[in-house]
Amino acid sequence: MSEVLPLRDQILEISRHMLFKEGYRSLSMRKIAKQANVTATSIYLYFENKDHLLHTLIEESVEDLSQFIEAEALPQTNNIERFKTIIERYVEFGIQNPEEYEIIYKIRSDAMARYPKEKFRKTRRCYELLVQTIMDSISEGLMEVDDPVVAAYSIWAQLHGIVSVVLNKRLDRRINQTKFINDSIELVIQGFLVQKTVH
Amino acid sequence: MSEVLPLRDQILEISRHMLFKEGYRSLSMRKIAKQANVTATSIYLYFENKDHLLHTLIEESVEDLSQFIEAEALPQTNNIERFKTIIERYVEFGIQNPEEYEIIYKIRSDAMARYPKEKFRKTRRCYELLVQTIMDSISEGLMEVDDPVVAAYSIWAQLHGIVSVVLNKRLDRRINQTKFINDSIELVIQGFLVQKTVH
DNA sequence: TGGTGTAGTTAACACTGTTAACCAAATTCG
DNA sequence: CGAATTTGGTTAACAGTGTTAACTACACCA
Repeated sequence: MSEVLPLRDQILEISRHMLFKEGYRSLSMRKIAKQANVTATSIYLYFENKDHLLHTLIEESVEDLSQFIEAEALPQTNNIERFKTIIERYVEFGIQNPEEYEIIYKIRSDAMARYPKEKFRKTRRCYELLVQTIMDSISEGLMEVDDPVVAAYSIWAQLHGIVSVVLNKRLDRRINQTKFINDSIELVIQGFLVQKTVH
Repeated sequence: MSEVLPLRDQILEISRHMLFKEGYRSLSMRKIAKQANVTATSIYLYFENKDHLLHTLIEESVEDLSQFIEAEALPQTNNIERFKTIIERYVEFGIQNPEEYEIIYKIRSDAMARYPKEKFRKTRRCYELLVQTIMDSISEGLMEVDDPVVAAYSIWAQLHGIVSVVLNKRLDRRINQTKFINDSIELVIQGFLVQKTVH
């Protein structure tokens, strides 16, 4: 009954799954091929080499993440709302799509060295969106940060920390997961909102 | 004139250097061995396998990082000072010891899956120190965070983001590096200090 | 009917981590 | 001193890796 996918898509699907289940080190062209009932060399008909295959996986995942965020972080909404939405959706995506999310960050450090620069630019669409949102918030006096670019980068890093601790199940058993997520998000957001201080 | 190191130390030194220069993917036992004028199998006299070699590298680097931080973050100093010091020293270490720092974080995601849990505990000494510092600051009313464990993790993630953007030279050319570092640190710290708000 | 892509194959190369078996020099011990 | 054992390495081999070159069937189209 299951619709037969074109080989190229099969390869991607199998790779993504194997990558998540068995890790990067034990991912081999031959294993992927066997799983697809095909020879290893056939993969080279669709991907220049292993790196390109991985890059494609990253690209796909980043694209999905971007769309997932952009679908809710609409430009017409209030700036602070948009800011919060971006943050919440980012974490939500990571938690709900562990396979895709892990590909973005686990392979990255390794494959990224050989990741072509022009493609890298493309992967930063939602990053740019965050920068823009922060800048808009600043000009409305809702935030006070010295450099939006720096701030945006810090936020990604922080969010990534939150998501990975959950995905890696490194959370202390005494901590409730959803509470951890919500509190952390709150912490990130609060750090950026302007609070009028008494001097 | 150069003092000849024991083979085990030579291997570690060579590995660290090759890892940094050529990346993880192209690090092979045979290459390391050749560089040390020895056969690949000799490495197995000192390390059970490649994973154990990498784990040793991680352990060494984490130990150095811990000591670097602990040397300045003395328990008798003021809590907020200690908090700031930990953060500053972390970033300083990363910037000044890129080879060691990259080993901690670049290999981690890959080798960490097979990293034994009891060793992992050991690598968290300075993490525990940060948690303790935050808890102390809270009980003095200097901070207000819901969960110090979560907060500490968020800080590490954020700091890692800062260090990596500098090390990977992904910094926009218009941004001055030291300004970026100082501003980012300030941003992280400010996010955690209590500001009396007017309601 | 013949030619040209298309989608796959087989065979091979140069490399990888790792193991088993071996060897020679140094050290320990009776 | 001489024998036994440990130390610090070697060579040869295995199974698995990414990748390339050369080949084969098959569909399509003139």
